Amino acid sequence: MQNLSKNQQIIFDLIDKSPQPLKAYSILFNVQKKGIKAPLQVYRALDKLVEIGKIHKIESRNAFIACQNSSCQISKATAFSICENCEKVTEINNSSLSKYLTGFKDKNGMKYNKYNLEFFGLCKKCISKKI
Amino acid sequence: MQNLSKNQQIIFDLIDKSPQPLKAYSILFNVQKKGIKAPLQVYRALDKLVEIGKIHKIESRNAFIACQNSSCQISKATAFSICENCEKVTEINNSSLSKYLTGFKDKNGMKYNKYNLEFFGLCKKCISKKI
DNA sequence: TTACAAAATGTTATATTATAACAATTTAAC
DNA sequence: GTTAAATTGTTATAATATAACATTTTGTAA
Repeated sequence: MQNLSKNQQIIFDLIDKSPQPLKAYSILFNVQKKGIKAPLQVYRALDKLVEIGKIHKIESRNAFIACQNSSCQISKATAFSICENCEKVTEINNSSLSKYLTGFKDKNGMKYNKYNLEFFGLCKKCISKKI
Repeated sequence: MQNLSKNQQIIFDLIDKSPQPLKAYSILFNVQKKGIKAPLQVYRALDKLVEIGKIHKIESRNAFIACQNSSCQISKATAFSICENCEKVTEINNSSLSKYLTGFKDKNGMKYNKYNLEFFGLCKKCISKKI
């Protein structure tokens, strides 16, 4: 795999070290000191990073998280758990789940080549805090 | 279940008779002749309709589709197939899938109360057109 | 049948998310 | 070294969504 460009690397590093997903304009704000001044510079890097599977977009949150899989393949089968209280997001890496979904065929005859699954609920911490 | 309010009914009817998901500002444009003039009026009705399960939001498209289940329960377990060529969206109503996902537990200890799944691919028509 | 609370509406302004269009520069492959 | 592809830089603007506040309608219970 090719190396990341300068902007891509800056933005990936920021996302990768963040404990929670980051939004595009929050990324922009955080990288302005590094010379990335315009939204498009951020969105272009994000697009590329998503394309090559280094990050994923959490669609329900319009936010981006680094891929947790060591392999970091192209993002064709993604699943996340999202805490509705603290907004913690975790990538689910479960082979039973991914086998089930990759092999899933509905009666509509569509050929699927990609899926994205988002689970919502309360994480352990928030459950124990009885929030 | 309570009846829909005037704005909610206007907007639901529009979405319900649309063959594809509608975006908020396209809805706004279409209901202006009925006196709904502001984005907020649309978004408030959409929020309510989603809340009571009459419509679903297709997160990856920022668009809204009427619930295909006759029951129209609260939207806690939704799955859709999306054609990446023609953008046709179909709600998947498959009890094996919903059982599997509703019962799914990951090692992270989270308690899920909701999920949303989006499959991407090519629909029958677009496959046969070899697009 | 009034009074009260909850829900819905109307309206203006603004925040947030994302892309168009065009020019210049850098990188990689030959 | 030349060239094509990718990346960057920049301005402007499109598309999606919410804040804040005032008013009206609806449901419900005294």
